[in-house]
Amino acid sequence: MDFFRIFAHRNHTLLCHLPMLPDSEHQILSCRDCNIRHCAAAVLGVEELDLINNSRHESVFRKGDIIIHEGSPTSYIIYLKSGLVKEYIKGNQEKEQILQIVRKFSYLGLSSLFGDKVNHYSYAALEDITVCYIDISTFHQLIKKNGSFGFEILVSVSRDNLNNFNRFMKQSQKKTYGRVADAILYFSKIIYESNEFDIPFTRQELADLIGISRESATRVLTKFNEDGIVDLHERHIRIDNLPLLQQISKNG
Amino acid sequence: MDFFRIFAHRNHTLLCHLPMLPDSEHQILSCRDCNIRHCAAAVLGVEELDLINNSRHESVFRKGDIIIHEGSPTSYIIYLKSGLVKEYIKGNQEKEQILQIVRKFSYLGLSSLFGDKVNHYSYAALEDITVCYIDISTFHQLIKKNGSFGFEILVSVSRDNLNNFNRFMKQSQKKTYGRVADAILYFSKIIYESNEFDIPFTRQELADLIGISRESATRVLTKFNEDGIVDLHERHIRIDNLPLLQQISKNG
DNA sequence: TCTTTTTTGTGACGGATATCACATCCTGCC
DNA sequence: GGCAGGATGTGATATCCGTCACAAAAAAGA
Repeated sequence: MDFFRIFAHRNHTLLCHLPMLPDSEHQILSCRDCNIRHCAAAVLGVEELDLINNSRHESVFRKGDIIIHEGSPTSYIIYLKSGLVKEYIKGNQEKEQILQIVRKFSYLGLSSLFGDKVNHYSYAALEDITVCYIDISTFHQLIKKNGSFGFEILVSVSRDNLNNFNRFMKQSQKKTYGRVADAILYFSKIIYESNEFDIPFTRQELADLIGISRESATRVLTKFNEDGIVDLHERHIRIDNLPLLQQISKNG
Repeated sequence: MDFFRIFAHRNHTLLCHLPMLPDSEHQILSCRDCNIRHCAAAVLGVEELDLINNSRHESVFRKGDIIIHEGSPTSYIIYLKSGLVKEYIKGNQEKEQILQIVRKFSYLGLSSLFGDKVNHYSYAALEDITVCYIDISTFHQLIKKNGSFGFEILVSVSRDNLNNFNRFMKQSQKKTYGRVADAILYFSKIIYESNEFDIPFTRQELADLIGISRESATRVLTKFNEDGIVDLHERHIRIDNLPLLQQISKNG
């Protein structure tokens, strides 16, 4: 399954952070005490964590809110503490292209950060989320000061890019059925790690993720439902025939 | 021109390195004396350069040679001292997908380097080239030891990724005419920085770069030639109507 | 120089899919 | 509750473009 030759993201393992606190309103007092840090932060000392702490502030977004707008200057790095976010671009009035869904415990905009001083992608909340703003100069400073931290960020950026690029490339040589299969498997394997979930997207957004038209997406989903490959009601989906779905994904 | 919102690559400016020596056979004695270093190397001290020097060796490839094969373990970083290289993948026996053309003064395989221990892309020489092998552990060591070097590498990787991803994305929402126009402009603006050049590709490779069939590529090129947009003979091409070509690129 | 292989151009054809059009359904909102 | 706007499903249609087939040209060997 070439499509899912995904590299484990260390920040998505339990080795890297403790489980979420039950109280999501919980405002931590200091980065020192934060137990949902990014895995790269493991190499930071207490003074360095304090440095981040002094330049950060927390914030909350509601479902549908735009967190970063493409073209805006990058003055902050945003760390996603909880919730799902979509990363996307739209070239002037053209159709929207969704790059990926970002899960909690990731930085937003890292890939744009070192290119120039502008955000190249937009980010919107798919559900209510909490984030941490970190001053960009502090971030730069840390990377230059602590080589190991830079190395970890480099690993993170590289994997992210490789995964996205890989997905995109595979996609581009597939037809609609294969693409829709990919999308379902993407949600199942990468995002929710479950056979049954609610798609956090409209049909249009789903189509934008895999680069097909809304109508085609609908048609293929209906077909998958009729054929018993998935059980689909509105946005709720359950995979009933995983092997077949994987084969469709593979064969295009 | 969204397609060409490319970030200047510092290692491609004269500020960053001196012009090539006239004698391309010239074997330098030490990294210290190398005047075609990657721009990131500017932040390295003499001991650090010596560290690289002790683990490196130079080599030459002939046109058509494969430099790195996808799937091979990454034990070296390869620095391209002169010549052009194509970066590509082919999923088993499927059609080849060319990611980009790499110019001299770039590292090969950087983006794969931090993901895992395998090369994800293949590299083949488009002309006779010279390279420098650098031991990967030395490279890792340097990044961790010298934060500024890591930062520069991070910048380099980020820009490269952003450019490729951007190009790829724009492409995916264009039709054949727009794609061929993109390819011509890519060679003209990015690779050769000239209105007139020899395409270092077969028609098939050109098609693989922009994700269309060979026949379509041929047909579009012929059409461009007939319409006086370009002057084309075999692999030699001269752009005669740049504005129109840009418009075709933009409108898809 | 001759042979073999690779590269290139061109026509005909069919299929996949985007687009248009419209009917339902759902959701928030006054 | 009723209305407006968005989201969804479905059919009909047009078209872009990949595939096949073959000839010609160029390149590579021998």
